Amino acid sequence: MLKSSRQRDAILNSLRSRKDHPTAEQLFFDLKCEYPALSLATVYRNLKVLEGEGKIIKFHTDCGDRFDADISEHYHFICQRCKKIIDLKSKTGEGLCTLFKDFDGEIHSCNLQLFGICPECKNSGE
Amino acid sequence: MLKSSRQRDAILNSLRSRKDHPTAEQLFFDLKCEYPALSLATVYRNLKVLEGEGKIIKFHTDCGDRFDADISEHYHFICQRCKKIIDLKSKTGEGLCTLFKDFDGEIHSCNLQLFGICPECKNSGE
DNA sequence: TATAATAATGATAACGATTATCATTATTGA
DNA sequence: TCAATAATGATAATCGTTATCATTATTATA
Repeated sequence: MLKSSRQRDAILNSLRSRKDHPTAEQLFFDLKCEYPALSLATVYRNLKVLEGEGKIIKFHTDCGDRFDADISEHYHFICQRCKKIIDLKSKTGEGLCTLFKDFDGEIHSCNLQLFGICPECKNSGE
Repeated sequence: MLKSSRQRDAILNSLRSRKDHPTAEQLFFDLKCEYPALSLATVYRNLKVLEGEGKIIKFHTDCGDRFDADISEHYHFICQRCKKIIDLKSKTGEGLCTLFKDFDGEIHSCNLQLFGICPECKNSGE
């Protein structure tokens, strides 16, 4: 049974207020200001709980695990130069899962990452 | 400058001969039989070199980093029950990158993972 | 309320995957 | 043949994440 917790609420709210896709540690340092007693373990624990509840999404990158409070189907462009992550949606509106109708298993969710050079890096530098 | 190495060749050949998507450690144990002196560090090092050369692909999962010698665009279904990874190709033949033509950056590659229950697990058990 | 049950916390130790270090060996080009 | 240097094996170090555990907070019940 799940009890309410001030820390868990704060973690979810912080994640919802951000446009980036922070690591657990980044969230931790952000929340440290408002909750000086907060422990990094509490952040990891609650991110796992929130993921289990389906309120947030986790995905793996070269720079550790990232968390996202946007649970609608969208995709992540990761700039190979500056490591920035940009949200993308497909124009078709159709979910990607529908591309694999002939697959004989059940597809519940997907995670698409696109790699390349972001607009900023493309223009600045070279 | 890159010098030839018996170990690197063996690692690439082993990966090419496999249909699964092994971790570095799994490759290491496989190769240990033929190369008893092989070091795990050598496996990690060469996997990185091979990835840099574009000869193999690496992707992150909940069960560690996986390696794949198939560098054609394809996608990975990961069974949430048995953790098996199944290769999928989209029916359209079009690469996924083309879905984001309007994006103002450069997209070089992509990594799509699909999660759910594989055919075997779906039928057996329940 | 007061209280009992138990989920959540903070601190920190432990863990596992990956990377760095370094002396030695293998490959290459002159 | 030899000098330059890339690659190796062994192992220490690192880093992200998880487990442990005594304490605190939340909830349900009397």
